[in-house]
Amino acid sequence: MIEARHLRVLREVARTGSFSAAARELGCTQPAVSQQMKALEQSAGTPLLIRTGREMRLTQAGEALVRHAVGILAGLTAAEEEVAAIAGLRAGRVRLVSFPSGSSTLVPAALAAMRAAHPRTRVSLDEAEPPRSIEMLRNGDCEIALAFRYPEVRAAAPEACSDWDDLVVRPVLADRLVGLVPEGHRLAATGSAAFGDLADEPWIAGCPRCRTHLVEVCERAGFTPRIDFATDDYPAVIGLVGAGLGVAALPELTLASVRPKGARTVRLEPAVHREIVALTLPDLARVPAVGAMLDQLECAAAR
Amino acid sequence: MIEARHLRVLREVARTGSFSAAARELGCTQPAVSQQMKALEQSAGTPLLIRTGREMRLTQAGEALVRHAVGILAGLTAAEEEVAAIAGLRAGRVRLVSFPSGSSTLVPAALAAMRAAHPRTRVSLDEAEPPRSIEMLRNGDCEIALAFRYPEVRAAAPEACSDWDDLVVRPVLADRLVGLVPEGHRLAATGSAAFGDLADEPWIAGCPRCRTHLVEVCERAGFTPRIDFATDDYPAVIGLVGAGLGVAALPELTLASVRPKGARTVRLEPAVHREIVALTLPDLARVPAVGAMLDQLECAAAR
DNA sequence: CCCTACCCCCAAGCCTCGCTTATGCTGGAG
DNA sequence: CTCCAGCATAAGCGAGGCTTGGGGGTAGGG
Repeated sequence: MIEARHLRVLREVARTGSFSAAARELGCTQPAVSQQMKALEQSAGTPLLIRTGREMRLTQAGEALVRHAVGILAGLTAAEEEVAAIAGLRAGRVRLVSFPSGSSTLVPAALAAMRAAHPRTRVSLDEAEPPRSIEMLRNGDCEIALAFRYPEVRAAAPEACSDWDDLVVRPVLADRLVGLVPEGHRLAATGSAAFGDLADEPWIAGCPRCRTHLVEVCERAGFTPRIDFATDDYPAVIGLVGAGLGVAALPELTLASVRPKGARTVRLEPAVHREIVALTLPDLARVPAVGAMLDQLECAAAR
Repeated sequence: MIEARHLRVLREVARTGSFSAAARELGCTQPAVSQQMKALEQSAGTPLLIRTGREMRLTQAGEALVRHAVGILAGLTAAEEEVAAIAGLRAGRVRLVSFPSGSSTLVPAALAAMRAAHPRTRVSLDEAEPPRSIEMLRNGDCEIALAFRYPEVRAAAPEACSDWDDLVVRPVLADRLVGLVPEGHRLAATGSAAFGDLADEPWIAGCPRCRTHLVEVCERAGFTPRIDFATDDYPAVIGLVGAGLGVAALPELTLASVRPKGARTVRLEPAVHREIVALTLPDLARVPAVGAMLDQLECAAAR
């Protein structure tokens, strides 16, 4: 088995025409070069160098080996450079999958910051809800899945999130829920309310997991919400509230980029949060570009 | 520094999708594979493999490395094969330089035998007299120099051959000298003669070194030859003898492929030989094709 | 539901390999 | 003729790799 290290030395010996000179170039001692060349000739099965007192010449086999060595070593350094570029964030691609409402403010800010910090990296974005995004993560279709969870639900039913325990879960943002009531509602002017204050209102719920969470929180407040409408689409929720059809509890982030028409937000007490987390595989978390993107997500959320 | 051994393992892991399977393919244990991959990731500076419980996947850096590994390993095996072909006498070129009269019978026979034994090897032939052929050998212009020497001259003046002492000298043939006398000469019928019998004849000498030898041998026999003609060209010597201009002492080999016209050969006593030797450099002697050609020369001389 | 088989990681021990230092030898230059 | 540069060799040491043995986790089958 010919070793790349031997080829590197052979090429240097051929170039300089001397073991000592090659050793100096390679930063080692002359006997090291001598031994490597002996080992290479051993594994080649034929002499590669002709030791004539004056200069070091190549045999035909030596010439053949040097000829191949050029290409092999070039390929090797190309490989090292490409890997070093990925490791040094001068290249690399991260595929990010986010839940729909996360893509609006958090992800764009993080993407912009990532581009500013590491312009040569590429980040692609897809949208998928958590069960699907986790599957994509496990299937190798993405490196980071942005998802959310509700601490209250996790405490009440730990098995619902049990499929995350072999993932790296990076908390990104605690997204506080705010109440949304129609304009003119009795609570619209107060600016603050407890969940119990809305016990008799018709509710408009979000996605299935949000709905489960809403029920859980309301039951902790002592009532079971009457849910008249449920939709995955947050703008639709806002529209329904604005039409006076009920009240809702929405994460602040969903309201960051829109101005609800015909509805007012009220502070909800006690504070309840939707926890936005970035998920990845343990091995992927150690990939520089993935780690950098996680940092950027965390950083973007801090603002 | 990425090592070829690591790339080989990585490629196998990528192909089989498992450390254990790769270990079986490579004929080692699974921890060995595991350790090599850890070392490779260490030197790469980024994870290369994603350990998902079920299967082993590549990161982007891993994919890049495998992509390069294909070419690198292909180049490596190509290099190994080419060297192995040279070592295994399935390829290789030998440049042979012979003195002019050696090319007539010995060399053609050896070349034919070499082609028969190792058809894929190539032997080229050039002609040069010993001082020049030795220089070519030292300059790297040939691998084997066929030359001759006279033991009597070597004993009398060792410094004349002192520039061969760092060469490999392979005796090929002891080429006995025969006398050549004109037809009708008083010794032509006897078939045998001592040097002293020709003390009073005019002599025709060959090349300078042959001439020196002739003088040396004749002086040992008690006389100094009267040399009327000297020429490097053996056919010319034969012609001169045939014309009755003198006698000569010629190596048998020079008469092997010609029939002297107007001259007769006589056995010379005591036996005197021109020693034909093949010269090469110590390192070159270990090159298989060179060694084989030396063997073929020796073999051809035995017939 | 348990059990088995498979696969990976980890730790320890051993061994081999490669490097360095030191020394000897040879050839060429001043 | 002496000095210097270069290669080879031997000894010693340190590192690295491979193996064995054991543990944990997961998927598939009884």
